Amino acid sequence: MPGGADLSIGAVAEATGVAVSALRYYDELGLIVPVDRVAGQRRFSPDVCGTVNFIRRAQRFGFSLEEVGVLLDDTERDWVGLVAAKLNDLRQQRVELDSMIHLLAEVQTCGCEVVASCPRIETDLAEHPETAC
Amino acid sequence: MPGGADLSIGAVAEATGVAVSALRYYDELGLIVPVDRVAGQRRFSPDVCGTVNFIRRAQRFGFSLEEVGVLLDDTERDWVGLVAAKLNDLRQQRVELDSMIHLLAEVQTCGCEVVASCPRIETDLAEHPETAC
DNA sequence: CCTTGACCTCAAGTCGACTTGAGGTTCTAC
DNA sequence: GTAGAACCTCAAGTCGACTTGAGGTCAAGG
Repeated sequence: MPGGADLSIGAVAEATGVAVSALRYYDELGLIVPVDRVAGQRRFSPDVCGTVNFIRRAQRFGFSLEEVGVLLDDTERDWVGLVAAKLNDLRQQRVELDSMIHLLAEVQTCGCEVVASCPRIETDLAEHPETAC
Repeated sequence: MPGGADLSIGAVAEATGVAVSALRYYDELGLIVPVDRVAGQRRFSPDVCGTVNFIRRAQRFGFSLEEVGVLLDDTERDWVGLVAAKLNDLRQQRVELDSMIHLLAEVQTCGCEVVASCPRIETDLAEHPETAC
């Protein structure tokens, strides 16, 4: 057990690419926890970098910081449900995203002057009747 | 030319499922334009439903309302560039989304007690060295 | 005539995730 | 011993996309 290799908040910021102010904010939310304070200054275990990276990833997954809190809480038994729900979300998002990419790719080459009146978009709308007027 | 079939803001709201307050906000931004005012009240062409639906779609594409404004501006020659840029974004997003779905699906079945220490996530991190500590 | 409901404007509030600023302490190097 | 960097707290500001609230107008129905 090394003992003396703890990181200042600045070191964590540099290692992870996350701003110091953001790290303090995560601390405030309890997402990361300093192992110690030296003259008032936070000292983090190097492990915290993993946690920070996890937070960033999870955000990109579409989790809010509050949800990340649940994921990180080892007394929380229901993270599996949260993951399952989020997975459904993501799959749904993917379907939408695909259709949008498809649509935009067509729009790009359709030669219309004004996007809003592009027949490809009309067509697409027609395929999604829930959005019809 | 029918002439008298214009819609009140409430009718547009009902037809599109978008809140009245949001429609007024779109008007304020110039994204939708009433064809008339009757005793101060907005009257919209039924076409506006198409525009509103387009706005919602574009938002789901990841366009901001400001960008939507560019898309809807028929004097704007550069919407093709905007679409191309956004298309790149979306494709990048899709790659990320896919890897996240993959990862979450594994996490879901890995049996770990605490997500943050799940080896699958560590593995995934290892594949993205830019995030290493 | 009077109420009800849909509409109006304008200002201010909300939410999440931070950032910025003021004012102060502490560590490091010379 | 002193300058400058890095840290601290706490309050307030920012951004986008709306929503909410106060206070008021207007047409239709009983």
